[in-house]
Amino acid sequence: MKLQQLRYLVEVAKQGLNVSEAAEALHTSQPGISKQIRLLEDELGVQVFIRNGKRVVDVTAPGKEILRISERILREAKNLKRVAEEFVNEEEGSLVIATTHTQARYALPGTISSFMQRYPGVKLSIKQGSPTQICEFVLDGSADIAIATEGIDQFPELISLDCYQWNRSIIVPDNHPLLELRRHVTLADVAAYPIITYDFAFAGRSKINRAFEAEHLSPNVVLTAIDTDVIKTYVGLGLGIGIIASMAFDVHRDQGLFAIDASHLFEPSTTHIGVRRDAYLRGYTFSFIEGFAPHLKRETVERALNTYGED
Amino acid sequence: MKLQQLRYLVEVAKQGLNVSEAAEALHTSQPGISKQIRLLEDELGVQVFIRNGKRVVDVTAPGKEILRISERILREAKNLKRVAEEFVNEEEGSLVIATTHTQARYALPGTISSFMQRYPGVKLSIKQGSPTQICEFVLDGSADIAIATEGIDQFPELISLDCYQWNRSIIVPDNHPLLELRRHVTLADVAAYPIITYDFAFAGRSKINRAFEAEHLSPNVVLTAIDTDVIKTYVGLGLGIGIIASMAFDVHRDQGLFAIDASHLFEPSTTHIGVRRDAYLRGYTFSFIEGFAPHLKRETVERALNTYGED
DNA sequence: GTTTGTTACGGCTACCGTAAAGATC
DNA sequence: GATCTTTACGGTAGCCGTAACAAAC
Repeated sequence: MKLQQLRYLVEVAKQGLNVSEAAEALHTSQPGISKQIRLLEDELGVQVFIRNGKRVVDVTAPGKEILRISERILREAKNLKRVAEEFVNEEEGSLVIATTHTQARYALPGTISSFMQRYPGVKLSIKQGSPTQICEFVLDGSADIAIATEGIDQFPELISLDCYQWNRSIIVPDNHPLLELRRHVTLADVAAYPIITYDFAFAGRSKINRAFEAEHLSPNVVLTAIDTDVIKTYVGLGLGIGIIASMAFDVHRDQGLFAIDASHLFEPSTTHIGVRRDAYLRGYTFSFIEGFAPHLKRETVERALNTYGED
Repeated sequence: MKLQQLRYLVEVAKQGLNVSEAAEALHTSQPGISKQIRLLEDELGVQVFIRNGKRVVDVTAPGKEILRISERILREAKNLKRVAEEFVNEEEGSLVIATTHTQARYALPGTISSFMQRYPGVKLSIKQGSPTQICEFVLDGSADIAIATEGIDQFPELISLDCYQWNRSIIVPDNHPLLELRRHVTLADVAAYPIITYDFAFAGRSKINRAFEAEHLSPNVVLTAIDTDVIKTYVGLGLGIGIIASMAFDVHRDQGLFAIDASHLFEPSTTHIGVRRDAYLRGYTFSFIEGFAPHLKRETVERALNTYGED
């Protein structure tokens, strides 16, 4: 049994049971893959793939188990390399952060820029996506950590670390009646106007829904956006009032708009960092996490990673 | 990076940093091992072992991490093979049970013999040892499951499954004064006589101590044994009275000795099965566990194995 | 007909084992 | 001097890639 044989297996499965594409993805030849898979199947005495004549059409029952374990082995092998890199040069490497628009645009810039100054040798990159997508990036290894408010706790393979709590604001155009009420605004007041807010899967939208439901109000949501900038644009156009994360409002930049604190109307949301349970994190990754959420010291995170008891 | 390179690493570490012994254990040549380790170190860019001139004397800091991960990888590779075997032939394979004297002699025989009838193709073997030893057997892969009353919960890498509860009996020779009291015997009565019981680490001995301590009694323990047969022998010789697991007394076989139920004196003990969290268990292993503890169905055990969320 | 997977074959890498030399205790 | 490890070297297995063939959509 060889590591590449496992790599071949996994890649074929990943490419939708297409050996040719797997070969391309791995920069090698189809026959090589076919042969090695055959050899492995012979060695194990079990077919992994079901072939219809010459075409791979499905995975056998044992194949599913085998693929699962193979993935784990390959992941650990990657960790091994990462450990080595860490010791060779603590200051160099790469860090891929998967996150949502709101985090990328409003929460992360400060942390990112000081991180880049501190670790100029680390190739930092950001992958933007929906909460579900970014979790999947972390799962399949194409990102190291996920940062989002929604979704992370839904993946048991990920550890979810609380970063910070935040509240919401109502944003309105100039001269809007709600500005008279200011802090005395109620949910009912809000529900009286057309509302523009986040898409269902994003930025704690579920908490907004819950708040209205609790008071049996049915708000008139006229537009759901993935990012705050879209919301602001349409609030500016007078389409309705916006409910956004407070941190996304900037008095200077957002001329013509006004924010009304709404922390008394909606329960606060918490932004989380998600990491694979079985990931090996580089030293600078711990440093990044601590930069973003100062209470998440290295030891705290390590302890969380090992919650299931094993060392 | 190759799997055998990892195997070499781990074996060298296991053999006390002796490359020659590792070579012997793996049925290969020393130079081969040396070279492959070098190659791996080159590839990773980190030394795993510290060499004093030509002698391997220690493991580097990264080496420790690397060894840990390597062990995990090799373990998973073994699991992979096991999965395959399972599907090739569900009825053949091996099962190694690590257990203590008391379990082997009094609790297991029934389960074992019906298991052997049901799975004649499975090579069953039993490794006897102290509670700590048997857990270590399971940890290092030389046994599949551990069965014991003590010790299993102290290893976080093992899942501990409750099997059954049992109580204790006092055994005395014929005409012993305690026989007058029978079920009305108290701890104070017991403490009045010299006592023979289990060694500290065995068979729930700690519960016995705790019971006496709770009543501020200091029993006169004149002999501590690892197994019940030794205890019985010396009780028969009149050295003192015995405190043993009730299941270890047999009216017919143990002529000349009498048992007094002591379930009201000591809290019951529970016997556990211990399994590595990351082990792949063969179908017949589940079957064995269920034979030993009928409430531990396959699904129950599988659920317990995946408590840390993954899978 | 096009896409896809297997068989056949040749080159070459690199792994393994033997033998000998160098270090350490 | 004995044990242990590395270097040197030759044989060989087996991996990879090209090319041709076979099957499936």
